[in-house]
Amino acid sequence: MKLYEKHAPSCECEEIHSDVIEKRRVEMPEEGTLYDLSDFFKILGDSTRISILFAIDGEPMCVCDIAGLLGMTKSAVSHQLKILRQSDLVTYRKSGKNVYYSLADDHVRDIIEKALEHIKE
Amino acid sequence: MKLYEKHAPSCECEEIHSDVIEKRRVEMPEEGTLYDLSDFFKILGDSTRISILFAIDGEPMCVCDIAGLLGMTKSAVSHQLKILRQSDLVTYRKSGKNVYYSLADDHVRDIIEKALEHIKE
DNA sequence: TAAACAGTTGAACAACCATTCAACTATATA
DNA sequence: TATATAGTTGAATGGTTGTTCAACTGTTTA
Repeated sequence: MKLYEKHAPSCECEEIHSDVIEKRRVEMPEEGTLYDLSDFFKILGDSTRISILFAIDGEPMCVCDIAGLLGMTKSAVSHQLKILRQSDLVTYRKSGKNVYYSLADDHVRDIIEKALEHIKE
Repeated sequence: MKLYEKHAPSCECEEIHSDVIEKRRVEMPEEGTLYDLSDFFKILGDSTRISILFAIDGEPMCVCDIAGLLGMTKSAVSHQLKILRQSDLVTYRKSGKNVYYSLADDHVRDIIEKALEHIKE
């Protein structure tokens, strides 16, 4: 999908306020940024992944315990942990047979906290 | 999907650290909150919807102009606007044949701003 | 060495979702 | 009144994605 191209090819209608469109086009973030942004929110847009992030917040947890806490299989949890790893939202530390996961940084915590405030109105 | 039930029925493995699990279970947000949270992020997890939010940020825009700016059909934009409306992320004002959409409040702007900081590292 | 267990992974399947298309409503104008 | 245009909507479709299942790796212990 192409975003806000110069000559809007697939828009079947007339542009009513061309001046407004041009002004907004200049002020919009670049296309790649918009994709990065929506990809980031896509990661958080899953209840399993959100639950995992809350689970390991404050205390590192191994996969088995996360699975036990959430009532899910190790496999399902591991698949989601892989996505969280690839997005740099979590880090892990191996210890014997176990792998302990924790939050990568405080940035994500802030965003989730702000979102929590938003939905509680 | 049931989240973190008391006796973790579908976890096929042994809980290694029962004390940690119990502690986290108490501190976790309630199930409904986790769903609300992921549903909220799901809305933002689409590049079309994020683009629309940036488009109408600062200046209300009608559907036709948004479609022109994003290079999409009115129909596609209208479908996404409906979702944003139902989530109370946007408001609208009718004026003749046009419908002008704008951001519902500043809360969402803050969250997107924080996410922008996060991905720009 | 062999058995047991924690964790990962790829394929398959089902559910979900964004866009397209066509038909529709409503408003403005000739 | 008739026409043109802005916007909405429901159904259909194609792509995406989360979970399951089975097989696998690696570490510990008997």
